Amino acid sequence: MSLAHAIATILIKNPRTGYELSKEFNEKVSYYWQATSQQIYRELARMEAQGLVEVEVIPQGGRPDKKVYSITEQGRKELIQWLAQPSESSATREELLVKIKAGFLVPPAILIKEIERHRQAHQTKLDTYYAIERQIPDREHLNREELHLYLTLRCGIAYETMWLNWCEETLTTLRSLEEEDQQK
Amino acid sequence: MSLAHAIATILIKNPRTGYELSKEFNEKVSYYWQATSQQIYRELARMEAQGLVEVEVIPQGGRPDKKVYSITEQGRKELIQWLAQPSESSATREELLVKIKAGFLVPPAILIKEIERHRQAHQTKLDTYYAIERQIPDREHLNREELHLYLTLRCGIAYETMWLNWCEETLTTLRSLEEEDQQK
DNA sequence: AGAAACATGTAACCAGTTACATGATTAC
DNA sequence: GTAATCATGTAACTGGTTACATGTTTCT
Repeated sequence: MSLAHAIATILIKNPRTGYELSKEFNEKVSYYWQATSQQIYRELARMEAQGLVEVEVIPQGGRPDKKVYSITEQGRKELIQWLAQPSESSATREELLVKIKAGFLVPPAILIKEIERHRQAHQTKLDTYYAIERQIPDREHLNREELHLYLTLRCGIAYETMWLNWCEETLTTLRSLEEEDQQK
Repeated sequence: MSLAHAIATILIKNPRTGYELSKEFNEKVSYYWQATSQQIYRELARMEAQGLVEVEVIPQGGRPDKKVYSITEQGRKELIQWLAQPSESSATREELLVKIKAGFLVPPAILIKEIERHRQAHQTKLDTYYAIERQIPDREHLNREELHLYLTLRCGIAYETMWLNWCEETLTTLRSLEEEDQQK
């Protein structure tokens, strides 16, 4: 259900094509949600069938017709109603941690390499998020919409920072383990 | 694929029934992976078909037969081989953040209530994790298996702490927003 | 007496992933 | 000329969720 709501949070500001939504997901939503264009096209078709969005078809020479979706009054009401309902934390599933748990079966070096790769990936994401944060002109005087977007960015920053710290801590532990092994 | 590996990390230590695996998931794996018993039963059947696990059927009076699964040599090799292969960070999908983003459509009080609920849930989880940590006798001298389990617990602690901090930060922002609204 | 724990399974459904298909325009 | 961007879609598959089904033993 949440994919539909994530789409609605974008459409409520501006009409968009599936293709544009897909790009906007990658840019502004990816800290906490991601969807492939295929998922988005499918979801938009469903939402249209339910009367949550409506579509304007714009013919284009050569290319497939543009289908510009906008939210309906019903879609808007549904979104606002959903906001007031309690929701659970999403389930996390981290492949890396499955490897950590089983990691005692192999020499520490194997995990160390893998964790270093992850640390690098988290560092890169964090750098990107900080760059976005720096581009916000006057952080003390955002309008409500901008402020809410900023709160999600802060969560992305917190999330990547946590991973970086955990990677550092874990690398330290595994490296000292490696040294002990070599002394024997 | 990862569910099979998560199951394998348990079976590699001790044979287990699907039912027991399900309980152990809730107790020791839930910081980073969760699975319903239905998923586990289905996955075990698949793994057996692939020769990764084997099963001993123990008849019980009245109740359904116990099916005790253990890992095969092939399953063990597959797990160790998988450990050395790079894997991506799992995708996160947080419903709460979808609500935060759309939250400018409703009065701050609605989100504040929801975030307080989440803060409470994260606090409870964190308390549980700290309690587990305190029960570890000699943290400086764990064997490798125990150490690796502990590293995953540390990740659970870091994750819940991050959420707590973000909830606090966000509540502060939204509350001052609420005060401004009331002054007008 | 009733709830919780024990123990497994089928079936339907929903959501996410991957592969394939088409074909024009624009930038290097 | 080649890659990237624009623009949408079908189809198959995999993994996660939920409902239903069965029936005993143990604890409160």
